[in-house]
Amino acid sequence: MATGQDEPDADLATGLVRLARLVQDVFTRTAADHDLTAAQARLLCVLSDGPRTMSELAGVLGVEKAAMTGLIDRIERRGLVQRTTVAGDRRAWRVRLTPTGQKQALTTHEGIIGAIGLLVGGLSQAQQDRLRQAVVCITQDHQDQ
Amino acid sequence: MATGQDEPDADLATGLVRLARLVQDVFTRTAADHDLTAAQARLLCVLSDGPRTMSELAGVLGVEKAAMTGLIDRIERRGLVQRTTVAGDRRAWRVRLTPTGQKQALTTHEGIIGAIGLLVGGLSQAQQDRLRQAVVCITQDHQDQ
DNA sequence: TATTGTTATACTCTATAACTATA
DNA sequence: TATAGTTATAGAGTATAACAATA
Repeated sequence: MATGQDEPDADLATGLVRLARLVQDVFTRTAADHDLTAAQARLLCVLSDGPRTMSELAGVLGVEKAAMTGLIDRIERRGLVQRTTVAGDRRAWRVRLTPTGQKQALTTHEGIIGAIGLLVGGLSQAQQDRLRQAVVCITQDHQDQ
Repeated sequence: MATGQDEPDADLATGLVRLARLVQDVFTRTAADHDLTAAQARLLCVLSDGPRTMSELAGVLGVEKAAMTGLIDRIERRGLVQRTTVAGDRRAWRVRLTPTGQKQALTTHEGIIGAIGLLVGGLSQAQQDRLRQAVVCITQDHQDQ
């Protein structure tokens, strides 16, 4: 009761926390259906837009460089990405999807988008449009943080 | 581009994934400001509504019993919750917030709701109302899964 | 027999600090 | 000196499997 969790029309902030968990759970479960952790699915999604260096990935994903090393080590061991050299900087690595990784990224992405889409299937088209607009407003106003 | 991440008016499912991450990041960061992990903040929030047995907590939080043992061990060591016996069933434990834990739960909850509230501050009141309605529809249609 | 909870084990994810190699 | 990345270490969170105590 201190959290207002019982009221069906709880405040917006509480609703957003619940929605975020619901979406995150669907994301994680669908990724698992494709033999990926949530962190791995996010990584493959970023790499779908093109190769990135370790530092770039750490920046985009919001984790430390050292955490990236482990993340890439594990997913590279499975053959989904590979480290390639960077011309002109022998310290750096460029990480790219392998052909297998590209297929995996695509099917996992489709699975996740499809599963999330089911969540909003009960809303009318007009409601979905308004929701989309609101979501765009919020995420654009607070890019990354 | 395969993910449509560049379009400002990306599809609703993609927007929801982004929103969920934004909300989750704010949740995690605010919990950390209060010296709690996200899992611990969630736990305290559930316990704000009253004591629960280990099995109940595992069910509500969607984790295995064995994971609950560790989660409760760590937070009990910090004095925020305590295990008490259950009259009539000597196998079971009832977990409750300590007075310290109650204060911690309250201030953390206020901090999180406040921080999430800032995310929607840019929307008009009418937009917020419509968003709240949509969020309630989605989360009620898919309680827990 | 079924249920409640713990222990043992293993893995992923993450952080911090110290380090190497290169710029 | 500064940057890119790795290694070492530690801890949280999670799962599975085996187990003890009790119902």
